[in-house]
Amino acid sequence: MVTEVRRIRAFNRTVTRRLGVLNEKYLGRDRPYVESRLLFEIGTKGADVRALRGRLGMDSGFMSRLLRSLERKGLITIRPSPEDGRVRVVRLSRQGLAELRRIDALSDRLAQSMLASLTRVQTQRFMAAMSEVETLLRASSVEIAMADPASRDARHCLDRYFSEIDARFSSGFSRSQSGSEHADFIPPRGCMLVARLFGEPMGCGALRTLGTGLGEIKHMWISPEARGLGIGRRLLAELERVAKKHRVCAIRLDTNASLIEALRFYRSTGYREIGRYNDNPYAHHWFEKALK
Amino acid sequence: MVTEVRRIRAFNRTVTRRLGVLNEKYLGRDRPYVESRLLFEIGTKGADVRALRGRLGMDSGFMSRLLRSLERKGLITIRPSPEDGRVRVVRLSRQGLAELRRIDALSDRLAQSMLASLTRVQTQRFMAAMSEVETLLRASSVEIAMADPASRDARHCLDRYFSEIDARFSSGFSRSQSGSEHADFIPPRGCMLVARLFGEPMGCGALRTLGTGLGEIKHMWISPEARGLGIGRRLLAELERVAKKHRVCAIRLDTNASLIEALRFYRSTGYREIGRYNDNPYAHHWFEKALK
DNA sequence: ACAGTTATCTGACTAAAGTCAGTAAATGGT
DNA sequence: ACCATTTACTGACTTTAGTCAGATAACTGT
Repeated sequence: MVTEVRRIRAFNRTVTRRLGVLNEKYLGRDRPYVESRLLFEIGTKGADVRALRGRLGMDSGFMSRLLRSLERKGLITIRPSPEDGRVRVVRLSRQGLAELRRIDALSDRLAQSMLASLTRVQTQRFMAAMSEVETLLRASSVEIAMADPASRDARHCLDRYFSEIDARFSSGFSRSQSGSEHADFIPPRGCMLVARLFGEPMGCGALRTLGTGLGEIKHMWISPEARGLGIGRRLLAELERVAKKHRVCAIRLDTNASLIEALRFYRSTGYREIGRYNDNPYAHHWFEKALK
Repeated sequence: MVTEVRRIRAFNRTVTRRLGVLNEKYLGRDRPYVESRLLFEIGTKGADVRALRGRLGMDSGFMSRLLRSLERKGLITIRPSPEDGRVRVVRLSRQGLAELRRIDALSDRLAQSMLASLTRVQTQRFMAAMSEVETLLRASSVEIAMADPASRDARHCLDRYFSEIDARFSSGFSRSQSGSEHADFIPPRGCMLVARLFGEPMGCGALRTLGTGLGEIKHMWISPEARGLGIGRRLLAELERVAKKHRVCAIRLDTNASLIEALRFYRSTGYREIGRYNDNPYAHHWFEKALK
């Protein structure tokens, strides 16, 4: 443990020095750093102010003022969202896009400066190690928390979950027939967990009680961009922990045959296939695991 | 090239997000971030104000004020350097040391928080990849520049070089007999290169002309803490480049038998062993390489 | 319809981080 | 001995990066 901590601190120090300094010098050259950063986060596709605030962890007043400043400079346009009149959608203007390209070019130059003095072999090793570090850093940054199934993040995950299974099930999927209610996933009857990466929801999982001592896992979903980080395992372990605390001694779940990774995943985490225990028309496989 | 740049940018982004945010939140909790950072840089051993300014790239007025603030809080003591009355040496007071330990503890906590959610296997891979990235990031951060042999950085390198060979040569080493003058390494008669990592001198190498079309490499030295980064190769390549530009077509050098890495290094970079070409009493091996 | 929530905005303020010009002392080179 | 440099310090100032307490409008659930 001590060695690991020392390693991380050395890494932290070197990386902060190299990237931190250059980042700020490159990106914040002729405008405040946070403004560049904001332009960068808005990106070519534009974004909700709300989402930006979440991603950057910024005070709403401060954000508002920054947006006003960028607007005055003609770099962005702000208009209300068509779906929700409270939220604003920010887009880069033609000028803002040009500015973003400039920032991108600087950012590229920074990246190239990091390669300039390395040999070919060093570069290859560098790339591989960076991928690895990035993946694991993302994995270690994922935070799992209880959430109300009606909350925005939970609904976002569920919506994406349902649209994904609708696309993947050979028969499609109709949400009205799914037979699970939000209320099932609110303590003490059950619970819902959301996994977030840098503030954005990347996965969910829910638990409900079927009867005394019997629980059921529902709605396990991981966003495609966050797969391979071990989030599924962490969600499941956490749900099982919660279940155990509520005196659940066996957990069941069902799955559609088209979800091959899910089948493999449950088998590898200790779930045994059992006979049909419900009348879910979309289920082909039923599993159970005893909690000890 | 495009792939590499994209990789680096993704890495850059994830790392900045994870480390940057946490760093500032952890370290800057109850005092300004730069003050914590300064305490951290002063470290248990203390430091020259000059060196601190270089390392942190700080305005001297700003630095002065920060030091005054830390002094008022009783965290540091400042006194003139015994060697040079202009420079000040900063040391942490008892209280400052306690504060540093507190910062260290927070820093450790940050490191641990990065490991908390990883499995054992993930942690191992993480450590290996971080070492690799750190090494290569350091390698890529080394900057090589021409320097006056009388400059502070060059003298620092040469002093350490001579004291190292004095320790390693079985017969010791006396600088007065070395027979090379500073003036030899000033253009156009020769040149001296210094390699710097984050502003601090980490290695040097010099070239002088022996006769028409004939050059000689002298004083190649790499700081122990920066070995294995490929600095030697880069210095040598750069010296050869300079030599070629000055119509040198062959380069010679001599070496003491105790410098085994040096012998291996020169052999592997294209130098062939030749007969004695000078009367250097410390030399056991003589090399030459033709420049094409 | 209405109470409670959410998203954004405004004004008033503060702390942090830095810049710049000029001064004074010590040092190094000639 | 003297001049140019280097190092640190001071004062005056600016910009950057926030925080906090409301106000307002749009939405949500009942």
